[in-house]
Amino acid sequence: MYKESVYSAFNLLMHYPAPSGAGQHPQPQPPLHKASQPPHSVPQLSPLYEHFSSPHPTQAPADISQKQGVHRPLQTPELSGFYSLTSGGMGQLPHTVSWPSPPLYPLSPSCGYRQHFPAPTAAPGAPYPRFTHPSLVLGSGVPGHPAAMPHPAIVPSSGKQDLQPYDRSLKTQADSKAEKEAKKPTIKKPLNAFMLYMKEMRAKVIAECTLKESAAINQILGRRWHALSREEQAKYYELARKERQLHMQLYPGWSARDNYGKKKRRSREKHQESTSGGKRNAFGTYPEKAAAPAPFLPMTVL
DNA sequence: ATACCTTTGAAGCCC
DNA sequence: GGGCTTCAAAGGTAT
Repeated sequence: MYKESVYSAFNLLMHYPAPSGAGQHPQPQPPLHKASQPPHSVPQLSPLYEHFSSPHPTQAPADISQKQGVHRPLQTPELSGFYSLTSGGMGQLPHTVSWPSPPLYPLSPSCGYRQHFPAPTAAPGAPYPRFTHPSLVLGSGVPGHPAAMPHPAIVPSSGKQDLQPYDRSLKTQADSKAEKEAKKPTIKKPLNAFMLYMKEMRAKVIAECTLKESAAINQILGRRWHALSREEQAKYYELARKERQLHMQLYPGWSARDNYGKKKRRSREKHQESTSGGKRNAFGTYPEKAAAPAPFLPMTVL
């Protein structure tokens, strides 16, 4: 089922408009060094989130992956719209051959999927109800602020159920310490520009494309992200910058390192396969990582 | 119950 | 400094 949905996403990707300026305007942000940028004041953030809106809650039609007779490729190709074939065995440098993927399905207006299943039922053009991005709402997590509430970066750790008193007596000091550690709320990393974009657009994509699986949705969002204009992306880079700034002010001693190793990996080797050296392509092999597009100076609002 | 998948970007680590 | 790794979100799927 999972793979089926990935195939669906593949179909969508095949027809989503190629990035207009792909490779021309990535927006690497200069790192926000703690030493160079001491927290002086809490940024005025609330207006920044005015633009966040959530999509109309549509009833999703039957999952497109369940449709019969839809030919699907073996694997999700790279977002570039190219198939890649990588060869090379142990001790060999991979040799990657890429060629344009054939258009398998006709385009649809929004997602590029074939129109042989129901389109989203929401009235087209219906205004999306606005909401304020929960992260960074002014006062959020700021002690003493009237609207003070836990910053979304803080999440209770998923500690196991409390032991009964009898069991507690059996615990060693080390156990107790470990438990205390586990109960400490985890401070999450601040969201980067793309994460903020995903958070905003996810529901819209779900409504438009009638997908549910996040992996498939994220592929679409990744492509759309590249299709955004420089100015549109800059908006999210700026939000992310503010997010990092606020995060730094709220948790001065926090480091991303604090959360390292908190996610247990089932098979480290397998994970490495999928993160370094590229993702599996349509043939289940690992193509070379696409060259990073040329950087550009992000619009900075100071 | 929890890791995996999938995306990009930021940050940490190692050489 | 460059390259690799980890983790942020999300929710269906796999283990």
